[in-house]
Amino acid sequence: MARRKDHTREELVQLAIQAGRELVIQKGTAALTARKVATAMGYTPGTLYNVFENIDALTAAINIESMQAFAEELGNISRKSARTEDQIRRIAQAYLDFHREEPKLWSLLFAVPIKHHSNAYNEAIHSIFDQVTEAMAPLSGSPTLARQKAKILWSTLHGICLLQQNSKLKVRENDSPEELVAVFLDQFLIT
Amino acid sequence: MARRKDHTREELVQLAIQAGRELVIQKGTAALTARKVATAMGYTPGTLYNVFENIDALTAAINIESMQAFAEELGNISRKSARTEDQIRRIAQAYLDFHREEPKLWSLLFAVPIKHHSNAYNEAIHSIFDQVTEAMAPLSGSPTLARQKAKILWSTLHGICLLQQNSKLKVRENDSPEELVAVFLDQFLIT
DNA sequence: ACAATACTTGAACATTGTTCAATATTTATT
DNA sequence: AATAAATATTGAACAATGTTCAAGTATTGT
Repeated sequence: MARRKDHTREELVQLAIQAGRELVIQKGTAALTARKVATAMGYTPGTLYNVFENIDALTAAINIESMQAFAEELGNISRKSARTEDQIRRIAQAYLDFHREEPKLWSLLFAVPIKHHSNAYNEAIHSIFDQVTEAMAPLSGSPTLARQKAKILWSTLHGICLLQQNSKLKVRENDSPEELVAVFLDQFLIT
Repeated sequence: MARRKDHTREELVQLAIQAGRELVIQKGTAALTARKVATAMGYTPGTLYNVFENIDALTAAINIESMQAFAEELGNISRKSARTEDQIRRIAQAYLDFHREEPKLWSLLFAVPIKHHSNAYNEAIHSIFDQVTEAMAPLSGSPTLARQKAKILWSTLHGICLLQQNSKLKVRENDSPEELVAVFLDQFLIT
């Protein structure tokens, strides 16, 4: 066996990402194993390791695509709405939507601690984060404060979704993420 | 080999929890394996499985102890400080302290999605959460709002620590959890 | 002393990430 | 066209994981 050249290297990369993504969506993050991905691609584990250094690198690649898609959605928001408060609320809603629609992909995005940020990874993060910071600017006295408030917003959204997913918000009563975010934003958006 | 009776069942439980806890503290959550725990206990994997149904059950047991310890700290806070704002700030600080002092135990606490909440697990959560809710009450118009704001506070603290730990707050500038929490609370504590 | 009971072991199974010598195919050279 | 070089692919192999359980051993009851 060798060099079937059915696919170029770049095609193999895409094939692996797509196969991995589908596995995660349908069977959860635990199903993202080298053999399962390789089988879904129509190859063997060796080939997968010829294309990605390890499973974490494949995870990162899938996550980068998720982030790029989300960054694009954020772009649409800033083009749609002029009012600052509107923008922030829409950003928050977009986050909640992503979490609700693709909970498994969302998990993959945050479950794995990234050791060596690749350039592509950093770029993807920044393309999201800069938009949130920009939206935050009119409500903040300084660029520093805008950046910090963007991080706070992000952390809160993240924390709410994570605790929700782990059934850790079903304390006393079950409050939905949407409700909690609404309560949070009502105070957070005061200038 | 059999029935050495060096330890009672309850002693074995404590032995496993202590061994597991030390492993996590010193080598991280990935070191919490059946064989490593068993070896550290001076037993074999089979014995560990005779005491805990599976590794997740041991994880839950370790986490329950962490939560109990934290709940106790919260108890001290409410006995110390009368002013509402003070109390919330101390609660937040206690959370940050726990995260800074025992980051690996903290990770274990949130890394694992709990499937079947045991009674003990729920009690531990409530003993923490009820105290936060109580502290939140004077700043909230209703019990419902107090509960929701407690969840928001909790989520934000959690999100900030998690993103910090995953190096996902080093965007543009590195903002410390303490700074971010301070900025958050300044607005969150307004009545 | 013997039987019953309970505890402990360690080998075994499936599955994981990962490596790499061997092999098969394509491309370059003669 | 034949041969050599380069490269892609495989699949077996390794160590480590969670988990199970028949077998064996120590304690307890009779």
